[in-house]
Amino acid sequence: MQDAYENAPRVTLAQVAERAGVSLKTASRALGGEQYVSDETLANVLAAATALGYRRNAAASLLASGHLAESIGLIGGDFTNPFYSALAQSVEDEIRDQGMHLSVATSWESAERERRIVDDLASRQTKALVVVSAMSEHAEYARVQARGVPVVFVDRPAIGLEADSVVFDNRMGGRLAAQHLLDNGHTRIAFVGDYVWLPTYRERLEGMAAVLDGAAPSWRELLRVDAHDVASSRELTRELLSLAEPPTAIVAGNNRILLGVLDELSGRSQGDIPAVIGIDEPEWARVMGISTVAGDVEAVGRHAARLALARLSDRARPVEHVVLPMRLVPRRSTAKGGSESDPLGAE
Amino acid sequence: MQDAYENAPRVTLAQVAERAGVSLKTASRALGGEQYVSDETLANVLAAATALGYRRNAAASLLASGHLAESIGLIGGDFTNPFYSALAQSVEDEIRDQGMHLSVATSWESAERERRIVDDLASRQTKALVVVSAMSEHAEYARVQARGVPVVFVDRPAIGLEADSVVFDNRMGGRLAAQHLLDNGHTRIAFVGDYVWLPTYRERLEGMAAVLDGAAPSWRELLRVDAHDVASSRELTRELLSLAEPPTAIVAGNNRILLGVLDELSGRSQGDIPAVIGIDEPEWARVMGISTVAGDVEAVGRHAARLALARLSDRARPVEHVVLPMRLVPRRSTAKGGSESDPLGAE
DNA sequence: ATGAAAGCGCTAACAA
DNA sequence: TTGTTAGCGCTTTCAT
Repeated sequence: MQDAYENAPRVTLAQVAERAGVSLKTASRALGGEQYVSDETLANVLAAATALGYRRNAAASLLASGHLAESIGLIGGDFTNPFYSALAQSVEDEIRDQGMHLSVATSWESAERERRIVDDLASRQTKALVVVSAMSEHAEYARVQARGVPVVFVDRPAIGLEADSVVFDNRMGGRLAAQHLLDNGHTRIAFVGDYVWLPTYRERLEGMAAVLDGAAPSWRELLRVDAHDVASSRELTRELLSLAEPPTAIVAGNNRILLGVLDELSGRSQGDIPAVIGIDEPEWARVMGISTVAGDVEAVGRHAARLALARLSDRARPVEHVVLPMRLVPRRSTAKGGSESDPLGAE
Repeated sequence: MQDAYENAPRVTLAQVAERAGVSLKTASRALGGEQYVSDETLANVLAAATALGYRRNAAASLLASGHLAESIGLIGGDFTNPFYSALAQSVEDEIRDQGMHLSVATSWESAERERRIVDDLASRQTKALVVVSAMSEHAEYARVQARGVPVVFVDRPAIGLEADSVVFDNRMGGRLAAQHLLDNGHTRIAFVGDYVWLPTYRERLEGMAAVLDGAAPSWRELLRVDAHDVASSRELTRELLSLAEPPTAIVAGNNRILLGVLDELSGRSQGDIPAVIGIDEPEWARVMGISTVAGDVEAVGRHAARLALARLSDRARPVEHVVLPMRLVPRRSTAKGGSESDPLGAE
């Protein structure tokens, strides 16, 4: 029935108070769970509110109290990427019990969009921000902080700004991946990497360099970058495989890239398939037998939420930089034995 | 520096007005993009606002105008599930250009949690709701509608309530999956299904029944339900495979279940591996060569967002029920040839 | 094109 | 324990 949407009268506190036969403020106290309300009036007010279908107007409440909204904003690249969705879910889990909401917004890795989103969230009195930033410099976030809104940088550190952060030890990640391949006898090792401006990319690269520059110097020729989606990664992989001397192993810089690599590999015959290791641990890696190097994404979300909440209750606490380890999960895709290791089961 | 968080003076419209040398209302008009502001004053006000770092206080604005917040709420089960995250992303894409925000909340398939979330979102003046409901009955949503807040039911229809909805043709999905297996010569077909109270489960079951009750009646004995996560699905799969006469094909009711099935299968040797088809199309299905029956999740999100926005601008429009088709994507996992079809490439 | 006054619904201080 | 009085920062009339 269309008229379900006829605008209903909004019930206000005043009406609840009147019906309960108390003053506005008393009703406010009762509904706000404040002290100093007799059990009887409390019951009366609650009954009146229920009867009338009253819901507090958060806008009025915020305005009057000067508080910020009970919501925190998460800015990420693209929630279709399991890394971001896992992050979102873990942050949400952590804050909802505190009565807080999660607003998500996608920057699509654009600094401009990120800027607009931050502005927008700030105007909505968002209480804290958790951001996977697409900016290369973060001094402008100082204005947000100055307004009393904690900003926690996640996955990528804050540049030019003192702020709490939670990141992985990406150098360690690069080292682990490289060493694992070396240990399995590979010397022609390719790296299909993300946008070169990403700190995560750079650090992973450094980690690999530390291990490979001496032991498998050809890796530098086999470096391919700026893959940020499945298609571009696939393209780069194809190119690598068509080389006169193709790599015997490929490191995929993140889960999107890994998918692209595997996608390209899935069309190939057994003998040509190189070993593969991914950085990130998408849910399908285990089932597909893909070796990975990854950290605990949920822990990142948890830490980020906690840091934000902690600063909310103590703005003077020292800035905290959490660095989480990455670890190697070896699986079939890098198992010894050359062409027998078939990451995809292609027929 | 800790004192970055010293509370900064919140800049108000009044200050901007004063600095620009105009009245409060003029400043409001300029910043609000209203008519009747001379180019000169407009420029002045804008300059003053920028200089002061002014940001409109959304709470005050909403209160004064009586408008609802420019945000829509999405309630889903768990954003770690690619179905929900894809949905969230497509809704966000669709509304952000309209200047709207997405608030996400997870019900974890609990009606009680869902109820609380709806209440909470309503009190925050959320403008519209898109919900994958965990309730079996939706009459109580009438109150939300009565307040002028459109509710769009997604993936699962509204029961006992007139409301816009976007769902897949799940009967079709069930039929397609069953028929495909039949066409490939299977007669012992198992179905590992979701919670039995889910409309999607029931409809898919009906679709399968329509095809299999005559042609492969044993499927009823091979029906396993209440798998909602990877672990339970895995457990049920193990049980099916240990049967004296195990199924030669398995239909996985959704992407979590599919992952569980594959997980269990990945430990098995070639000969024992049944054909597998999943309902849903997670990103990894193509690469893994898993046949699926699925609809376009992004389209669901887009439609949902549009229906919500459409009702916002015309509350009297007739209720719309969008039913999107599902289609079969045959891949290796159901290819003919018995044990040769190895969905996992297990060694 | 601009301004003055009123008030959105609520909470904060104070008083009783 | 309860009520009264002021606003919160903005947008609305309605003037000018």
